[in-house]
Amino acid sequence: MGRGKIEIKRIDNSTNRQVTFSKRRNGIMKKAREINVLCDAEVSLIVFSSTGKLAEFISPNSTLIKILDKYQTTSGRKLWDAKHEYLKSEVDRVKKENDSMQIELRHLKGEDLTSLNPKELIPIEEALSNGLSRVREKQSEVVKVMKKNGRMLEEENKRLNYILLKTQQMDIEGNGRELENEYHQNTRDYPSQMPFSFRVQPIQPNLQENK
Amino acid sequence: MGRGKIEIKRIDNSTNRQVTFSKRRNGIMKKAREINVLCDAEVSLIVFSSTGKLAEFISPNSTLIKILDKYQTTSGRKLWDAKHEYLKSEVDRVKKENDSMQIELRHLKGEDLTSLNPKELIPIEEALSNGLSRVREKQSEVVKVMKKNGRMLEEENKRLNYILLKTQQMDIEGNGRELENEYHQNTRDYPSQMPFSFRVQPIQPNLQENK
DNA sequence: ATCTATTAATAAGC
DNA sequence: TGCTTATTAATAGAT
Repeated sequence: MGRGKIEIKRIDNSTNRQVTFSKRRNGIMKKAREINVLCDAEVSLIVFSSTGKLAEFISPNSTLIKILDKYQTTSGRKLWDAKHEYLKSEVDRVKKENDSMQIELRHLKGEDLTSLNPKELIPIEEALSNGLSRVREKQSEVVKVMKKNGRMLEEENKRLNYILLKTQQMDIEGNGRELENEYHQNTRDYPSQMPFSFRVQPIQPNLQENK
Repeated sequence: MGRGKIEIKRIDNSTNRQVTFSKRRNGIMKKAREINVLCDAEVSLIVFSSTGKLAEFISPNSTLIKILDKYQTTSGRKLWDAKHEYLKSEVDRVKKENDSMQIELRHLKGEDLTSLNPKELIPIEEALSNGLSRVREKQSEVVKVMKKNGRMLEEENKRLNYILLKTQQMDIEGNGRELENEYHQNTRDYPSQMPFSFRVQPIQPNLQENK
């Protein structure tokens, strides 16, 4: 493709060689870009001129490292040294661990069960019901603590309030019946934040009946 | 350079793209060889098709590793170190993923719950009970299949036989109480293989009390 | 660099 | 894929 046909062999004339290099380097770089764009190909092109000048084309959506990585796995040829091999195997190992945990997690969440046979479902069910009972055990422990810390404090508080009120009212009126109403009103004004089952049960409201 | 001019943009038609790739791959490989020979250039050309197939041209008088070494020193870009760093970060990343999955798994198994506060226990409980109901749902599906495939049919068969027998005996004796015992004895001889929750609940045993 | 005659590459079709 | 051919693209050689 030029004024004359040329033989494909080293160009002796150095100037000529440089000129041809320059032209063809542009040409092949363009070709690299074109095949990358047209055909969605991943391309790495590195060219050194005979004078040592570097020219390169790397697919813009990739990196040289990624391409070389792929090159290694695809061609089987090793480019990196033992250290890298070790790190790679480490990545693979941990990824495998990851995968199996992911599968276990999925199964425990009730996903991807279709691939399992009935016998394989049993340990999963057991693990789940064990887990569930442990979690609920823990929750009830928590509840106990809440009960202790919360209920007692609240009750104590109310009792103190009641006693204070009672004392004050007794000082003024010496009347015991009204106190009772006030106490019950008081408790209604401060609803508990705890779940229903742990709400403070009203204190035996017949204390004064023993008087 | 063809029957028509084409725009340099991704070829949508997949077959066409493949054909063009094949042609242009040959073309660029030839160009690589030519610039290598004509201009005494050191060339590394690596191309992956969109389907992942590898094609390469490496200057025959060199090696990819040599070229990449030269690339690193000439461009100043670090390939080996960068690769090393990348792999290290990859290992870290995957290990972190691993750890969080491990923690999730432990929690689902009811382990290491002490570090959690009550609010954190709730989603775990929910996940467990969801998982459990899904697993049991799956198991009941399995049971349905079993039923279809014979086991249940067999039992049904026995029950029918029994009823037949009963009818025959009632015709003769007119006695209902004995039959009941016989039936229960019969069911006890064939323990279910199913988990507890799906065992057939005994039929209301106080029917005769209503008589 | 730029210009063009000429060859080379290749798009479309089979 | 492989072949054919019309057409475009690349480029050798000259300036």
